[in-house]
Amino acid sequence: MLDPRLFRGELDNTAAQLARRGFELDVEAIARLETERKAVQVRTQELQSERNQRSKAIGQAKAKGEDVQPLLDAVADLGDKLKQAEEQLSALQDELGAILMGVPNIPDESVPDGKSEEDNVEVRRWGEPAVFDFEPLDHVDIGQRLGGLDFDAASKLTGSRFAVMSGPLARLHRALIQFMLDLHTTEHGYRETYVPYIVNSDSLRGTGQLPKFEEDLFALQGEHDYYLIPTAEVPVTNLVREEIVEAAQLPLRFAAHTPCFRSEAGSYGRDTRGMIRQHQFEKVELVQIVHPEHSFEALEALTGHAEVVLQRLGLPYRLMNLCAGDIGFSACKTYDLEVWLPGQGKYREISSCSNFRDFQARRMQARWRSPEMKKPELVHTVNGSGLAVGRTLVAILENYQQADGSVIIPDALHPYMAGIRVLRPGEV
RNA sequence: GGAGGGUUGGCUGAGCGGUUGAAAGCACCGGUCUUGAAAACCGGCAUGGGUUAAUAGCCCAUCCAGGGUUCGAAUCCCUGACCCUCCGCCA
Repeated sequence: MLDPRLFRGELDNTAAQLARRGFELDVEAIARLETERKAVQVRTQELQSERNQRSKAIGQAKAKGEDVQPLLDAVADLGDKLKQAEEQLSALQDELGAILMGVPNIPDESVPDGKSEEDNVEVRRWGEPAVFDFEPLDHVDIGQRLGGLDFDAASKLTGSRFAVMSGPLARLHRALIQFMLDLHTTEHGYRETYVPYIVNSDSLRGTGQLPKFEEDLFALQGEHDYYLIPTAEVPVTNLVREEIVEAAQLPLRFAAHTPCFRSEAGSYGRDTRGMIRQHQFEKVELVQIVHPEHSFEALEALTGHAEVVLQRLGLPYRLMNLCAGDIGFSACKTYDLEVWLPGQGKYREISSCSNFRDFQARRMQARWRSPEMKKPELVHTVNGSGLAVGRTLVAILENYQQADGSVIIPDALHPYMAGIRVLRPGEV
């Protein structure tokens, strides 16, 4: 959520900055509602003030044993007027609030102009895509030859966009999770965190998935308004919702492995093959709760932590600075890490690292106590995938494939693979 | 699933329907004292919003949430959420 004060003092400027990301702010409607709100609020508060004074006078008169009937008569019609004003005010505030909750974050200055992913700017590359002396397969075909990757079984169990893994391949998948968590907790200073995979709507509002993106979520049936998490960002970031963190505790750094559940509504026909886009996938998420002045440094650092995973696994990638039209609703700046996939002959997103500034913090009322300031201030939140596990598995299969259909396990995963160094067809 | 108890400021914890936005303690901030620190003493210290040049005043709201009763609600009534205890069930 943006600072509501931007809707008052800097409406046009705010609209201009939002236009950069293709969001059209209804300046006229907001200005009109604001003017009305102001008038109604002042009037409501005047009436409340009058009621308070008169009620106090009645109490004092009663204490002295005076006759209060004349005073009671004098306030007879105040109640109705006040009630009417209060209802009008709350309707206006609801309307403004609904608009405000649907407004995305303002892109940072360092975010390039642009409409779509075509306009994203490459920041750097790491690693050289391997040159194969045979036609590299994609992970579906590799999995087919190896065995242990079964989409048909998953579609029988559930439906499309799920996968069943088994044997050494399933172990490799698990090894990736352990490797990533170990790396971030022992070398990058994150605290391992286990969280619920089901959250309530307040949490989803806090990080920005609700109210606007309900269709992307799996909602649970039943008496509670519960949802499956689309990312660990939701439960982990909401740890500080309605909390005041002491200055000395900042920054907070959390690393969590969770499954993620996404309805993928609106992505019909895209990435239907393989496990690039699934309804259920594992991810190791990095979340930082930071001092407002340090969020951009934190974004750089966190992105670097995600990059280390790719480097240790020897997977070539590039870092993209997303353009204003391509960054997510809550983010003010986002870096995507794109891993090289020989089977597709393209770089594909494997991590997305964003700075949200105070956008999520304001929705969550997540604050910190500054020694200099009397009042608690909003923290900044930063997060990123470190990494998406399923896509990392895909990248390993495709980058480490051999002509005979086997796949070499990168050294960094050896401690987790119980002696398996190579996945071979028939042995998997 | 059954039966009880609870939810008050950063924390602990008082609060008769009427100057209670809220006692007290802790924590924190400032000061006195001290070579310095501690202790002691003095003072300050909730959050959100409106108005405003103002982080000054003034005003409004907020004691889990939402309704209700009342001139007036932290206090009374209803509904819900969450927490705790006991019983039952259960990995």
